[in-house]
Amino acid sequence: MDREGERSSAARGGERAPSPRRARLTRSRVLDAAVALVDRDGLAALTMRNLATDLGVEPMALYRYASGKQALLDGMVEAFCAEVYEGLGPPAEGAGGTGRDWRAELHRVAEVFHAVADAHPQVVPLVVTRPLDVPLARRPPAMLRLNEHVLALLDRAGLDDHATLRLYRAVGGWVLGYLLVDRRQVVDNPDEPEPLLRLGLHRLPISEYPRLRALARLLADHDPAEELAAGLDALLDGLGDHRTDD
Amino acid sequence: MDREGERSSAARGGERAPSPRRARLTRSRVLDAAVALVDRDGLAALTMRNLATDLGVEPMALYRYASGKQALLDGMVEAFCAEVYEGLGPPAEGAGGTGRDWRAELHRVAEVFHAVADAHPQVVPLVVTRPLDVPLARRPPAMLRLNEHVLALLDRAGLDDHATLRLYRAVGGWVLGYLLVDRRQVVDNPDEPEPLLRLGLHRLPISEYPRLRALARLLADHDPAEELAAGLDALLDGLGDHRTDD
DNA sequence: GGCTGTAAGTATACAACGTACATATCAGAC
DNA sequence: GTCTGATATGTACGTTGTATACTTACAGCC
Repeated sequence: MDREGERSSAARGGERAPSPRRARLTRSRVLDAAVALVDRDGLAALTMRNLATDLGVEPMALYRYASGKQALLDGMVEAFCAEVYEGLGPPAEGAGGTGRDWRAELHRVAEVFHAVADAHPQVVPLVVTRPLDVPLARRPPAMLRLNEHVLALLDRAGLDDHATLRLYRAVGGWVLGYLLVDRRQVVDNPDEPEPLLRLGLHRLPISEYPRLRALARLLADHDPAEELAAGLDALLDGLGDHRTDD
Repeated sequence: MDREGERSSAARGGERAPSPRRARLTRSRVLDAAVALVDRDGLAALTMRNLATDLGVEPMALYRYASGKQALLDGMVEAFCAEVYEGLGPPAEGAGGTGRDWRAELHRVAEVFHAVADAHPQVVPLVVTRPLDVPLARRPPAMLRLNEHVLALLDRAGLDDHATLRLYRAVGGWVLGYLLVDRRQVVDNPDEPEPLLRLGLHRLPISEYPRLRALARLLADHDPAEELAAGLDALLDGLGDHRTDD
């Protein structure tokens, strides 16, 4: 799809597999395999060698599609964002400015983002962490397109630039932050039937952490999608009518 | 904390120097050194060997104070949280229930958190990431005490348990999320005088990212503390009076 | 003093990792 | 066929985390 798709020689009638043994390597094949590997075995298991074996290839072959391990990690963020972007489906702004549903669209972006995070929980650390190191203009296109999309939606609110960016940062922060908090491990020993031991609450002295101990068992008992949406609305409402007294 | 001048006992050869006595190692000395190292040289430079040399010690000595590298990273989060907690100063709830300033206290927590993040930017990835892997009950005491403190503050709002936890997650998410978004790299080439090149905007085709390009130069132009506070208020206002129709 | 048990730090060694560099293999244009 | 560039392999090296075994420092007792 992008400028570097695979070369299609399909126009010819004889579609002979390019290689009888294995399909040619591709950047997206490498990245997808990396995500799959991490989904399966965790981030720590992502080594060049493991990834290479998964692809039936020697480790050094990967360096043609990602210039190093760091670049590979960035590539996984790219794959993640691409999945979000595609998950959004048709641009939906379709024919000429359906003016007022920008808020619903924003909610959809947040929803899909969290859904993809659900599909690839182990990739989340990368998604939240890598943009701290790579400057805006060098982020993967998929991520930039997502950003642009959000800005386009906010544009329909008819705010001035500063207010728009204010909301932009708020939306991004909330989506990422809620993702992080909602995904924190609360269960200590999953096989334990007794809730108190399952959560490991015996480690929390009642005298020091009374409320934490009392509420911990309720921590996971909520509707993430609803809460995500409610927070988003709260931010849009509360920050939308900012006083420009600066 | 014990602070003692350390000397490298470089002189060998059978001479017994009168004062080659190094300060004893300590868990907090190790963790502080780790944070200092990362602040100075970045996360990638944090190796057991580098840390050991900084402390004037052999690498294996560290394993008595942190059972491995992962544990060391967790320890740094611990140090971070401790710094936040101490930065809060006196408990301030002082004499018997000063009822209504819980919101102001919450704002202070958020403020201090961000201030500490400012002091140790390179530790932030760990702070947001580690809790995804370590279950609640195994988190460092400093972090738990912070959590307990926030819960205690929210308690004063007089909500039921579900609403309290709702706000609890929202506050945590917002503080972390805004931290992340606000700290994302936007500058590409810091030494470039021309803003367009400094941000690397020439990499963003106008046709594909019109708004991103137009607004990027304003992205860093805002008051983080004010925005953090405003978002916090928006969430507290918008989520405080939820309808319990679940 | 000297002896001794325990904690603190050292010394050595090793498997696994990322990756530089040189080589082999293959698809298509001539 | 041969040539040529892109693609994948093979080998090798320096670093990393850490297991294991050893040495030193010191407290308490005689």
